[in-house]
Amino acid sequence: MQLDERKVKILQAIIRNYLETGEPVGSRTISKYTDLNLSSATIRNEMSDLEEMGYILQPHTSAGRIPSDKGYRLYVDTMMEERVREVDEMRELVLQKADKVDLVLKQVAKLLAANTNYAAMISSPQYHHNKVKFIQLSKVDINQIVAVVVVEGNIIKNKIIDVEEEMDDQTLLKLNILLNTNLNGLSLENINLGIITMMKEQAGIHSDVVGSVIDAVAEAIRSDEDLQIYTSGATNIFKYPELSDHEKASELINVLEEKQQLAGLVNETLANGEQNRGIQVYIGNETPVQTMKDCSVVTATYELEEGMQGTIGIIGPKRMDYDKVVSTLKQLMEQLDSLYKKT
Amino acid sequence: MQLDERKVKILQAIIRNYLETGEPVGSRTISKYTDLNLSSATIRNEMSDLEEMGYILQPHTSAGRIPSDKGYRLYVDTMMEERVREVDEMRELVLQKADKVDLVLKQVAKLLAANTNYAAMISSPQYHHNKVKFIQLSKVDINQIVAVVVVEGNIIKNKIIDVEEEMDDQTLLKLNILLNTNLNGLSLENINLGIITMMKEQAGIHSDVVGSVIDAVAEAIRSDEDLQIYTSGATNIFKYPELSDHEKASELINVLEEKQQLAGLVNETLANGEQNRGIQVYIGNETPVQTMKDCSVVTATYELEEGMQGTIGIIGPKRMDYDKVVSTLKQLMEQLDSLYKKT
DNA sequence: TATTAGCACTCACCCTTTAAGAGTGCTAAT
DNA sequence: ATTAGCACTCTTAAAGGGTGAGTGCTAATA
Repeated sequence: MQLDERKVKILQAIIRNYLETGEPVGSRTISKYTDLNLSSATIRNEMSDLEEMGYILQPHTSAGRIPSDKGYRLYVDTMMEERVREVDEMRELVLQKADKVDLVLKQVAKLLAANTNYAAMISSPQYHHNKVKFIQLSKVDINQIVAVVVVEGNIIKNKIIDVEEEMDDQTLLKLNILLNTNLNGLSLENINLGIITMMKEQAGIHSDVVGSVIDAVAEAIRSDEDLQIYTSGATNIFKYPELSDHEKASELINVLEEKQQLAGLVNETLANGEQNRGIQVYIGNETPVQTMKDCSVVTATYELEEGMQGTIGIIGPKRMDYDKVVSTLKQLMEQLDSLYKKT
Repeated sequence: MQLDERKVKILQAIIRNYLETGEPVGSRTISKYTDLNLSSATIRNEMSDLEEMGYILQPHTSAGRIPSDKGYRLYVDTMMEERVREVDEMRELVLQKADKVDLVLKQVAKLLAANTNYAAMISSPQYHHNKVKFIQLSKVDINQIVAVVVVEGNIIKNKIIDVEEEMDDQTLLKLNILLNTNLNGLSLENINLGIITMMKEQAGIHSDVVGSVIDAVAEAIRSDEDLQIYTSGATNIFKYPELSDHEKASELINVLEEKQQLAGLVNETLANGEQNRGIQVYIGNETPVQTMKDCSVVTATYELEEGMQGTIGIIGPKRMDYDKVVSTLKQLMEQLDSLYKKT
């Protein structure tokens, strides 16, 4: 079956309507809502097709239709309309204070939550593109060695590695050379499985040590020890009945409170942001955080200084006002940019 | 009417039962639950008395009774039984990591929440007993002066004060002397209303300036700019039906997320803790944070080093298991003490 | 051939009724 | 002073019934 123009129009109308009301939308509504001048019966036929194609679905027989994840995806990819409007309030608020970064971040989160009526999160900026500068393995004990990893920005990471058998100095030297020659100058994205396996092969029986070191490197580069995440407006989810039964609300709020899982979202976003510059939309099951499979998550990467990136996220129901959220985020990014890059 | 021993026993039985079940408890239950060997009819009479005295109340005619705030208060003050038990798990976990304070605090919060099934909060330790070392007023403009307050620990606080009329140097000097002679060496608790009014009198027409300076002093001593508050287990409140309707749950979780209001709780606790060393129980309306008027809050003051105090709080329903919470908190305090004071 | 009117049917939702159960207060008996 | 007994109240859950929104299908229409 073909998705002709009329079907698109109808689908769009259905989604628009559903975004507003949150109620399944019926054929009669569409018949009136659009300028297609078609009877409800015709619409019904078209809707039946759209359902077959997987863009919409019926919560139960004899209810209206609601968009499916696929439907939302199509909408977000092709039918969204940029909206520019009352972001003035934001301008004021964001510009307010700039002396302490964390205060600004808190404000941004609060602002976003209040502005969008969804939950908002923001991660503190992290050095991300950092490259490995130096690696040093040293023996501290018969069966323990310490790996010291220094990355650009002089972040230092130590990791104790247990080894089964004692390692003589020469082997250690060899490993040191191996590690430094192969990893120096590389950033997290550049250390791929190819390099890793190659190194492990060269290390022979000490391949597990290499593995541990690489873990340490990853940690050092990510340095998410002092990854701060601020949230705001978690309780906004109560505004959407489809999320506010105890079970779901509880899970969601928990994720937002404990922050643990949000770190995953941050990393995912930063990793993806690499290619896919800017704003990303995760609908339902697309989300990297499984707890949010009934939600949509819109994330954006911001950058305070070169290589100093953080993530902003909006968490809301699938019937989120994508247009608004996306344009709000874009505006906000500009704000942040002008706030820090100009100076 | 008199609260004789039998009434106390019955009240205790009612409360105990209600703490467990959360359901209004009827006369027949008590008749069986206690070893008083009284018929339900007798209990009914006694309950009627207890209600008249305000210790219990009926949600509606022909329902059982539930404890009133007054009833809980009596219970907490006189009938609680210390409980010592499986806090072993805690010992392990708390001792785990000690290199970064904030990690420990996060863990403590998490642990408490998981252990008690209530929401937990913990504030980062603050210098609190600090005394004023020095105060200096200087004119910066025709109608602006700046107050510089230095307190022990060399925390410095500035505050701009607007004045209606220009102040000549001599007046300023007088005020400086007045402030320094009266406030130096005093800590927050020692600056009482008596001193304040006395000073304001002496300052004459400039009493409002004195007031502003005292505000600045209070801020400096509290220094809650970098007051961190960690929460955990906010979603535990969903376990208690009396708190988990949307409205209440939303408000509560919001307070826990935004932290703002919790700072008030911290300050209150620290201030009270002065006299009332140790653990405090706020039942219902007794709470310093109005949003929690349907909850009970149990707080404790902990001290890492001399004068370095923080607050731990447990937020739960009024029918909280006070015995458990109090003894858990006590145990925890010991843990924290031994963790940091021994070294 | 595409569109539409018409109609029977489904299902969630709301309202009312009904019955059961828990608990009380009062009175009279012990 | 205590208790048995009973009428009464009030909540809660279940059951029934009506309503309305919406569908799918069929037959008529442009």
